Amino acid sequence: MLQAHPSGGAGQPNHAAIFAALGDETRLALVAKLSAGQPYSISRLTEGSHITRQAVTKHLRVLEEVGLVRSMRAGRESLFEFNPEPMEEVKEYLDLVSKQWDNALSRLKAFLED
Amino acid sequence: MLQAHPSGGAGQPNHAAIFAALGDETRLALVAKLSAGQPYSISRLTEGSHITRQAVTKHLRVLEEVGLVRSMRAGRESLFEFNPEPMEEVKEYLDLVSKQWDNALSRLKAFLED
DNA sequence: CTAATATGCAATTACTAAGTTGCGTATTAT
DNA sequence: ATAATACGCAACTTAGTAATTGCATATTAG
Repeated sequence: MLQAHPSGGAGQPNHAAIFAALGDETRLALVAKLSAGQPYSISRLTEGSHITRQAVTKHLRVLEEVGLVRSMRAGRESLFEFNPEPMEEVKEYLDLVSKQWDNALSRLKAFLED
Repeated sequence: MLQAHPSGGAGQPNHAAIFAALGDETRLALVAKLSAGQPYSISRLTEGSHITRQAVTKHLRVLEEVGLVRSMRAGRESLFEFNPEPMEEVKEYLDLVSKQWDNALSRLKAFLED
């Protein structure tokens, strides 16, 4: 059977945690904005949002914990940039699940044609 | 900018909701089991689990709400089967994000080489 | 028919997450 | 130096989620 990764320290892919981080409209919007390439400060990311800076900050920390974004201090502001690795990680996982499903269908088809 | 889908009724892909449904170890395990092809009853899915049947039922309902599984009643048992469409949906979305990121890097590279 | 199996519904508990507010501190601009 | 900007920390409220328990109902097996 397809087995979920045991969850682990940094670098080890915790698929569920990554999905959970993406499972929020606000965070999904942040990822979309940051994946455009440019790093943004927290204030910048809060602009045009209906929620407070603190709320945005919390969401960014969630994204950072699973590695979807990285942050660096630049003077008085803290810049966030997108990091693609966790996303590739879950894409591979979803491909595995899809592949398992396709194989199952193929076997069923072969069985029925026999 | 990459814009999240406005969230909508059935069929309309609510990416965040699908990610949220996948963002739980238990549900991820259920999806993995069901993607092997065979439909399972709730009791069957509860077997070998540390949580109760009711808990499993609730997780299945969450998965069903975003369309990742479908259920049908068969006599006294209710069978759940995997449905790949929402998964394909989010895979496409992740590809879009990845592509946006890659394009951004390409532009940066081109700019630096100029 | 009766017992065992499989499920559904409802109430409850404990925990987590989203969001806010207030306040303090560091950094930059005038 | 002072004011404005950008941020971090902590307490708190509210709402949602995971999971349990108890009980009722439908279905199948003996």
